[in-house]
Amino acid sequence: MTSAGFGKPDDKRRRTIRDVAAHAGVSVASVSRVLSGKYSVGADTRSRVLRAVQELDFVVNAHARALTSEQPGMIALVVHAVTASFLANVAQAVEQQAAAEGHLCLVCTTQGRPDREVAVVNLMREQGARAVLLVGGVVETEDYPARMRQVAHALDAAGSRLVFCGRPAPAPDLPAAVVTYDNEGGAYAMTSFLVSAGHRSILFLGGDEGHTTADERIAGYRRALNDWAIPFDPALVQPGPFTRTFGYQRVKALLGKERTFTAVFAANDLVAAGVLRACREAGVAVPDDLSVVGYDDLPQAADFVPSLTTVRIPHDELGRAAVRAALHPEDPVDDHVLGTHVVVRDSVRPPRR
Amino acid sequence: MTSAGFGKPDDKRRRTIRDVAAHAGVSVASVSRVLSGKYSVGADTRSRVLRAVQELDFVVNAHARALTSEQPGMIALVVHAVTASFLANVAQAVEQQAAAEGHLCLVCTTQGRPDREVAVVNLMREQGARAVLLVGGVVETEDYPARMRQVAHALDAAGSRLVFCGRPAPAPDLPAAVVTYDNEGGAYAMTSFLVSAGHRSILFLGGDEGHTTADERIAGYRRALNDWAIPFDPALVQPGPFTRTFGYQRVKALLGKERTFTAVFAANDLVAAGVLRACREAGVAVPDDLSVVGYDDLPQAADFVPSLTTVRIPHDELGRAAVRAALHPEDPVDDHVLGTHVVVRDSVRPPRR
DNA sequence: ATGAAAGCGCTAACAG
DNA sequence: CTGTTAGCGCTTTCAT
Repeated sequence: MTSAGFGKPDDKRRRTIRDVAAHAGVSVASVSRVLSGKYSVGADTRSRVLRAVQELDFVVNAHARALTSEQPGMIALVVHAVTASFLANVAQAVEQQAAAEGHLCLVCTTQGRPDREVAVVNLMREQGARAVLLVGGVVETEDYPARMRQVAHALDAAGSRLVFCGRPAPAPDLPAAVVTYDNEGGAYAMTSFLVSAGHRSILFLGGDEGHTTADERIAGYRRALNDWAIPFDPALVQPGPFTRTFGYQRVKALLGKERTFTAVFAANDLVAAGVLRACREAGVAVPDDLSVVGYDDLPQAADFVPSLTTVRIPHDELGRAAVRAALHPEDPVDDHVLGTHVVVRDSVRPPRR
Repeated sequence: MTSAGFGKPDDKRRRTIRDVAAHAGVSVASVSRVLSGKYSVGADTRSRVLRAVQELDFVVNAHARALTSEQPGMIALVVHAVTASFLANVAQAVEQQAAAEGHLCLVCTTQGRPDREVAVVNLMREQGARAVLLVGGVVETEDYPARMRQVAHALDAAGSRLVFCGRPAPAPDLPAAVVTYDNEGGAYAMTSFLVSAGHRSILFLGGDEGHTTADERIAGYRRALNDWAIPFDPALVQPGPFTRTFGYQRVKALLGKERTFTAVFAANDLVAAGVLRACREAGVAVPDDLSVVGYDDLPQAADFVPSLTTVRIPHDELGRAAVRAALHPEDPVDDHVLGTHVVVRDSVRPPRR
């Protein structure tokens, strides 16, 4: 390997504002003023400082700066995993909006371990993060609300903003903002869509039990059923991980027996991908023999075979809105729960009679 | 207690180590010692400090700490976009490894704008990042090597490590580490695989011109052709963006005319997805009428129809190795260029004769 | 317009 | 083992 260049005879000590001042023949105060740009400085002094900065290739020490002045601070993004397409999309939007507003973006992953979430939040307190965004649904364990209450107050006491993004507030009156999208409404719309296509027996598949996102989607599904006067069959809701594997295995098993449902509402597109594959292997034609829909509208959903009818979530808007809510708490907002809508493709057809 | 005059319950000022010391009735040094854990402290003192920390819900100021002691520092990850599946996977691995070694992970995106790359690196210098990882290929513009040389030296002077990850070093003897995977070898193996299946006319599709990754893959393709004594036809290499859309549109156009090739080697799986869709729409059966392969082995590649034969890149190993190279420069490493291999699925068949 | 100097919150000698 | 104190690099009064 090329460790060759590392041992430069150069003094590794970072240059300080003092070095610059000496080099330019001015005081440290002047250098600071030039660098911050918000004070009037003589033209001569300014140019000498600038030249010295150039020649010494100086950059300020962000830590020292943070210690004295009110700093921009970073935006911390806490997600389950960056590899989850939905989260990556939100992260992308957050990152862009944060950059646009002059903030750095720290991404932390929890791997779904709840304890990591509070550990990460404490880390952010240490860093003096300007805001912490908790993105994506969670499994609401018993102690979750209490833990969040504590976290919210700790952050608030440190002058940081907490934002729940794509996740409901665990309790009312928390010092935190909430920016979500209409999970329940999207599921309602999708279920209605299936019903109007003639389906009466719809399997809802996937979504961890107690997971906020899953719960909301199931709630929408049930409300639609209710509104259409279709009796709810508990056996038709089969919770499970939000994974391709779960969708595949569960449907594979179900396809073995006598099948009662004519459509599958997968909890998300990943689950739907598994369902489609299971159908293909079992020789069940989609949508002719079985209709399948998903939720999220991942980029690849359009490429599924058949292309997937699913619910679109406005990732970009979500990410941007979350950053704005974090940075401009006082701003009036049009809507804190963003709309979702059904994207119709080729995976639904009226059931065979 | 502190701030007698300002006893407001909602005093937003962050608590300091001094508050803790006062509350515990010990000196600030003792508090610092207990917190850092690396000094011997009396049991009584320790417990009093710990209790005070609890009661005050205190967390240290990471900036102040960074100013005095040799700190862990963060690992900065610079990528084109987090939404690119390959980059997200590497980011995931980096994040995990960094966390395991006690480092925070900052993710910055460049949106492919080269100027953003150097801006971001300067930001990292200000933050005193422990390491900066430049992940993924780039289009090597004319001034790219010079810019990287400057960046590398600036980072080196600040005591940070620069790591090129999944990208070759722009010049030799740079104070930076390189951790890559065998792009050329993977393409060679894949091309050989197609040739042994009987293909003699293979279209290489996609990959921006001048992009390091694309160049390496094309090099492997050409070397294989050469080794099999198959004349190289320049018309059979069609560069373009690494996108689904490009694969789709280009193949759509090509399928209109008389077709000479019997197989398509897509520059990556995204391009392959576009190719498959174009084929489906044009009624060209894959793999019966045309073989299609990709590169990357995205999670969804197994779900393509037909499932895609592609080249697997060891994302996880790549991310972990990059972090290790950054954090332990002196460690001996088995290999700085990780192996790739062909994953055989259902999208290749001997050409019709 | 510029310089001197007092901290920001913390750690690390250095005494005791 | 514990307390005192001198900075880390920078910003910001306060003088000049």
